[in-house]
Amino acid sequence: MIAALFLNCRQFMPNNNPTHRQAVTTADKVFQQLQFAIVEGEIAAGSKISEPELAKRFDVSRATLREALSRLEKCHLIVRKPNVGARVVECTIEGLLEIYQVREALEGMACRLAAENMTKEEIVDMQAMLDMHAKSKALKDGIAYYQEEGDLDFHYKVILASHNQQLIDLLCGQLYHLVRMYRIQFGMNSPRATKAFNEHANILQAIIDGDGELAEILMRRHIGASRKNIEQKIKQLSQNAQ
Amino acid sequence: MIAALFLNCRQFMPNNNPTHRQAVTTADKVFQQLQFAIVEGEIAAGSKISEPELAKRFDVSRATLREALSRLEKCHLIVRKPNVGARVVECTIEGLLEIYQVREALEGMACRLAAENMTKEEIVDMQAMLDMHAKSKALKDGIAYYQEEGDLDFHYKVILASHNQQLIDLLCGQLYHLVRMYRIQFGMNSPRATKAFNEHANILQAIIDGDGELAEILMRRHIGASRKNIEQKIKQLSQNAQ
DNA sequence: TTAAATTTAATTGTCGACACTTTAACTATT
DNA sequence: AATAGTTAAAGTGTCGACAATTAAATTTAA
Repeated sequence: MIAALFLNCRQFMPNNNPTHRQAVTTADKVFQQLQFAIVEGEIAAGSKISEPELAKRFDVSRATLREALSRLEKCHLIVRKPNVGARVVECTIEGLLEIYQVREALEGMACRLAAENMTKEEIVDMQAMLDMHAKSKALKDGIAYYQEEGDLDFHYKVILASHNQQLIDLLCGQLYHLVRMYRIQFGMNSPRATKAFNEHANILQAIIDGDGELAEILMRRHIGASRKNIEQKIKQLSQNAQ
Repeated sequence: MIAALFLNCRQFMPNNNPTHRQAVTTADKVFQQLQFAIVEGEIAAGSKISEPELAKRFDVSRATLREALSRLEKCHLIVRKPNVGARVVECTIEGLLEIYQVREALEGMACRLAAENMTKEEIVDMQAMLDMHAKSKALKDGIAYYQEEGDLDFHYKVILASHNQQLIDLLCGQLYHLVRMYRIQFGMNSPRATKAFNEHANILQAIIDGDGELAEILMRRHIGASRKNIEQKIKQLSQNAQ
C-alpha cells in the first residue's frame, strides 16, 4: 500500500495534473519524458540542448522533437534563442523568489475564488483528503515525502476549485513544473510537514465559510511562509559550504 | 505629430512590448502577422484555422506555419486539439472576467514589487509619462483612444518596474494580447478616461512612497473598477439588443 | 605570441512529401 | 426514410533533406 504510494508519487504531479492530457501524439510522449528528465535533473540545469542528439536518442525526427521543445519552452523549462538553440533553465535563488511571488498572487486569488465558487462535492472531497493527511502523519517513514505530495495535492484542488480556466492553465499547466524542478534540485522535499497541515486546515475552513477575503490572506501567508522556509534552508546550505 | 502618434498606436503594444523581440526568423513574422490579425478580428474569433490555407496565404511551408501556431497557442489566442486542428479563441463574458481576475492578482503583486524595487530613473520616466497624459487630456480629438494606449503604457511600466521576469513574461508576453483582443472585439476602447488618470496618479504616488501594500491595493481596485466598467457596458449592450 | 580574418564544421530554420487520423459523402440495409 | 456501415476526401502528424546561420578551427598578418 505504502510502497505503491511511493511508486506513484514519483510521477504524482504529471499524472494528477488536471491540465495534463493523455499523450496521444509521439511529440506528447517526447515532451513528457523530457519534462520529467529536466525536472528530475537527469538533464542538467543550464545545459545546452542538441536537437540532433536528442532526436536520435528518442528515435524521432527533428520536427517532432522541436514540437516537444516548443512545449517545454511554454512552461519555462527551457529557453530558446533564434539561430542559436535551447538551454535548460537555470535554478537561481532569484528565480525561486520570483516564482513564489507569482504563486502568492495567483494562488491567493484562486483561494478567494474557491471560497466563492466551490461546490459541495469539492468540499467533501477536500475534507476527505485532509483527513487522510491527518492519519498519515502517524506514519514513521516517508512522512516528509508524503506531506510534500500532499501539499501539492491540496494546492491543486484549491486551484481547480477556483473554476477559473486561466488560473488553472497558468498554475497547473506551466508554473508547477518549475516549482517541482526547484524543489527537487535544491533538495527541498520536506517543507514544514506539521505546520503546513494546520495551515491547510485553516484555509479550508475559510473556504467552507465562504470567506474569500480571509481565504486569500491565509493562502498568501501559507505560501509566503513556505518561501521563507526554503530561503532559510538555502542560506544554511551556503553557510555550510563556506 | 498627433497623426504619427495614431499611426504608431495601432500597433502600439506589440512594438512597445518589452518581451517582444525583433522578428528575425520567418516564423516570427508569420506569428506577428497572425497575432495582429486575430487580435484585430480580421480572423474571426472562434473560426477554424486551416494549416494548408494559411501556409499558402503567407507563402511558407506548413512547418513554419506550425511554429507560428505554436506561439499563438502559448498566448492563448488559439486552442489546438490533437489530430483535429486549431481554432481561434472565443471571446466570452466569462473569459473576460477570468482574465481580469488574473490581472488583478498579478498586476497587484507587480505594483507591490515596483514600490519596493523601482529605480529613480524609472520613477522619473513614469512621472514624465503621466505629465504627458495630463496635458493630452486637453486635446479634443482622440482623447479616448490615446487614454486607452496611455493606460496600457502605464501598466506596462509598472510591470517592468517589478523587476520580476516571471511576472513580466506572463503579463506582457502572453496575457496582454488577449486583453487587447477582448477590448477591441467588444469595442471597449475608451474606458473611464479621466478617472483612470487620477487612479494612475495615486498609484504612482504610493510607489514613490515605497508603500508596497497600498500600491497593491490601489492597483487591484483600479483593475477591478475597469472590469466593472466593462461588465456594465456589456450589460447595456445586451439590453439594447433585446 | 597575439589578434584578426578566412575557412570549415556543426547546428538551426525551412521545405516538400508521405503516413495516419478524422471528417464528410456515399452506399446499403432495415 | 432513417440508420448503420463503407468509402473517399481533407487535414494533421511525422519524416528526411536542403538552405541559412552560427560557432569552431585554421590560417594569415602584425
